Amino acid sequence: MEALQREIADAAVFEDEFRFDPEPLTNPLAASAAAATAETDVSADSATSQPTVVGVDQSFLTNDAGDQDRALSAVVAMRGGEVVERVHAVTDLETPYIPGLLSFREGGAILAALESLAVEPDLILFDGSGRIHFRQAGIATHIGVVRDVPSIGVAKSLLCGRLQGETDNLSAGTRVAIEADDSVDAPEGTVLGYAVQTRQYDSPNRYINPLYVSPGHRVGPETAADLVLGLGGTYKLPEPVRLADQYATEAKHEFLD
DNA sequence: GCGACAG
DNA sequence: ATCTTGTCGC
Repeated sequence: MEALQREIADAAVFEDEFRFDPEPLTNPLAASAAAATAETDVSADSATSQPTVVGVDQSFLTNDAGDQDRALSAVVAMRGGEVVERVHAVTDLETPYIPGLLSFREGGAILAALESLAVEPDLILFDGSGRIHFRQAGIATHIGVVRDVPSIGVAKSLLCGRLQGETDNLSAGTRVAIEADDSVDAPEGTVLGYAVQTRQYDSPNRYINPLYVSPGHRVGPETAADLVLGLGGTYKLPEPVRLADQYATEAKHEFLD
């Protein structure tokens, strides 16, 4: 498995190499301008239209014995701020959770769900790391390379790497670089991603933890951070991922029949 | 042996 | 990931 991850990492592109225009997603003004255009100009073609951004998240189902035996992957596709499609898939679990090998546990369900998706993703956001991984092949990188689709890893906690500064009480919109340390299969100092503060309390006493954003495939670290900030809504997680998260728990309960 | 560890 | 009430603060 580790050998496969090294191959995945070798095939991965940790720099911008996507076709869509990131402006409408990164710049609020461009976004509203594009939205206005979309409403009034029915002839907007694919070159002008918003990219399809997909959020992916998993939940788990338990058997009669109470053990987690199946993974449910929820996929939510959005365009211009609107949900255009939602699909989910359930597959049997074969691997236990082992830090660094998450893609082998959840990858099957994710790929199954993505295959049933009708729209073509321009960008996929995953709940988990991308390049911030011992062998630079977190789940976002793994799936991104397998599907050869631009992808970004959005994790709620740090797997490895060294923060280049304090992340306590960062202001919303700011970031702190995360560099490779000796636990990572990359030259020391390589920028693996960023701790990104998408939301923050207006005033003191308590603070919100940042998200750990890293390139999955065909997206550079700075752009990955920019996109996560641009795709943010009212919550801490970028909207596509938050909705996938919500759908994962929702579909899980519907499964009780 | 010790420490660290996405979801 | 998952199990869950109350509770602190704006």
